[in-house]
Amino acid sequence: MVEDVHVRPGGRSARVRASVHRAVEELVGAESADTLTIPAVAARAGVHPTTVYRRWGSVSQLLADVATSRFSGDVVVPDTGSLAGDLERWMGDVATDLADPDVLALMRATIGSGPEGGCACTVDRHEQLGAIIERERARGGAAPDVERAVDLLLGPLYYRAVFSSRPASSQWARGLVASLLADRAPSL
Amino acid sequence: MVEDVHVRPGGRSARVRASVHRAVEELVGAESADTLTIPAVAARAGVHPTTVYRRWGSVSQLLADVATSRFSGDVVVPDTGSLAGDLERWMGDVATDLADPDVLALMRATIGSGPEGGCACTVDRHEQLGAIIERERARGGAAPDVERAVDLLLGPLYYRAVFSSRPASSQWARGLVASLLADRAPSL
DNA sequence: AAATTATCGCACTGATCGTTGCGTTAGGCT
DNA sequence: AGCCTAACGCAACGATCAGTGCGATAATTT
Repeated sequence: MVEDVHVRPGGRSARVRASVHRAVEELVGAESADTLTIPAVAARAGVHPTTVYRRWGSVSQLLADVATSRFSGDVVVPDTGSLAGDLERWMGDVATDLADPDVLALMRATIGSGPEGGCACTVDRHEQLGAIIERERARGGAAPDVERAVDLLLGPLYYRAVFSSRPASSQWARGLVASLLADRAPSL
Repeated sequence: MVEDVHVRPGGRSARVRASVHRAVEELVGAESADTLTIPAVAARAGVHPTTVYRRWGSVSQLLADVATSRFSGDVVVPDTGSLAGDLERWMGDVATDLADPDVLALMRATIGSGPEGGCACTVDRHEQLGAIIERERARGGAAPDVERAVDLLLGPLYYRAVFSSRPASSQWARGLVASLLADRAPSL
């Protein structure tokens, strides 16, 4: 237990972190996966490699940190008045995000960095989806369970993003909502 | 055009390729992604690093080759007499394959190696699914189109494999077939 | 069986990675 | 404003990666 150690996350530390994160996002989008190294990130961020080694330890840990930061944030879920409207709006936004080549590059690099890589990319999306479904329930409406919604909405969307060479359109993504809402198969 | 160059894929070349592929599969399953390097693979395979550099060039290209080889093969699709039966059997097999930690590790490494990494992992599954659907059509039955089947069957399955820390059960995977066959939403 | 030459291994070299000790800078507390 | 010390940078070093020229092995053809 190191509760008497006082970290200093302000000022220079915060600037270092921001520039390192930006450097990672720029490098994964611009170059081959093989070239993402700590010295390359440090050079691009304008900091010393030792600083990056000491702070993050390895490319895997750095990518997990960047992905967690990039793929999360304040939950801004739409409120159109209906579950279908909310989900369609949200799916369109997620699809637009996943159509960005730089976002996809960061995601691939993070997945490749280890077993927890994929989770780091989607944890926030699960929370957002849960919030949408919770709101519909609060409105008194019937809503599928979150797990089923993740499977039938995020499943096909992220599959196309990672496993195919053609990104999904927002229109196609919104169309998945109809499948989910029509889904009557037992959820195992 | 190098049509007068005669490659020699037999004997020692074939043995080198097999041992390098096996080394890659063993290493991605046992160690961190950062440690998959050409010298490490060569040492494990019992060949010289130069051989691997000259044959495959980079870790990315090596992974693509290994994944394409590992995730493809003769299409053995089940024939239970009904589309539901065929799909349930096939989905159970795919889920069992994806529950293997070593398979998942190879898949993550291949995804992380570049934009075509994901495709290398699933191209054969698409062909198998197409064959199942084509057979149902040949039987005179109605079948969903392949794209929709990929979205609603492989989408959730591969999503869980890559983006969650809990692997899908064969039973759950088979349950997706009911969703697909009940799907009446317009396919965009 | 012999010839041709693709493929592999060895030795070597330059480049890069990854870590450590220690001094400098500056965040946060009093 | 001053103090304490976390965080950063620098220099150095050992380890490893990545690539090349050339000889050895062996796949394939004749």
